[in-house]
Amino acid sequence: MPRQRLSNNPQPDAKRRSPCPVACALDLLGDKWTLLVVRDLLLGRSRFKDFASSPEGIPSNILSDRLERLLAANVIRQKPAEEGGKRLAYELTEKGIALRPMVRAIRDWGLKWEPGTRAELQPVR
Amino acid sequence: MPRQRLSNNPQPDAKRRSPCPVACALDLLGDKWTLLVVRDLLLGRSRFKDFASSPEGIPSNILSDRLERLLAANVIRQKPAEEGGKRLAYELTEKGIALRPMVRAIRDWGLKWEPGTRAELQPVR
DNA sequence: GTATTTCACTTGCATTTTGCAAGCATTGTA
DNA sequence: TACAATGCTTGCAAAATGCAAGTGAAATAC
Repeated sequence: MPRQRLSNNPQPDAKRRSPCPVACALDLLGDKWTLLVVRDLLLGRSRFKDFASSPEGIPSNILSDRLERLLAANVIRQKPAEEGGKRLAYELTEKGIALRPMVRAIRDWGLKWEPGTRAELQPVR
Repeated sequence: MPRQRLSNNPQPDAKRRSPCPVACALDLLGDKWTLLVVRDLLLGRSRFKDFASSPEGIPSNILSDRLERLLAANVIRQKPAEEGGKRLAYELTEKGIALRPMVRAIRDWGLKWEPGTRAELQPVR
């Protein structure tokens, strides 16, 4: 049997705090790490080691957990890292790509109001 | 002495995880509750009881903590709840009002991708 | 003026999440 | 075949969260 990778078992929607779209989005994305992974994906990074080596230093167990949750929510999917290779990489789904305006809004606010921040070498397109 | 209210002592910028504006914004806003308070403020709510009675049911100790952090970050400020009254309310500063595009982006994503969500009676203008 | 209720919190404590370090089985490379 | 890199998992201490129950000042009712 091939080694088990992070599973993608979409769960039925967990109980929501409210029908508010903001609250609902925050149930998935509202923490210190998840949107940094999305940021990395938007910047073109795709592999576990890439996310793990971002300057913020996400712990590997947290990264595993967040990838699992993003898979379950269909924000990302797995793909082979290279043609023919067996290693896996991650990419944004349409639902994930749709997060770009959100990440851009966060980036723009940070740039304007948090002194000393600067945009990535690769801007979030 | 008047009773002590939540203090507004802006701290020198804590150590940052990275100079990335997204990471920096998430250090302040990246959790399940903070942006819901901002949402309520954008919807015109201004008092502790208003935030506490939103449908998500934020625990009062968490609400206290989040108001304190937003005060310290100059995202909100205190004002008297009514003319002449001694009770306090909260309002967004310019820095806080600048969060509107971010909250709107989150709301729009939630509306589009999380089935069953619906916008507030009072839309986020 | 006094009693009562509301408001804006605080406190204590159990539960959950986070963070760090170490370990480990595959996969790729020399 | 050895060795290193990758993509995780595990164990555990520390921090954050969530719930319930206070608490004292301010507003309201009587």
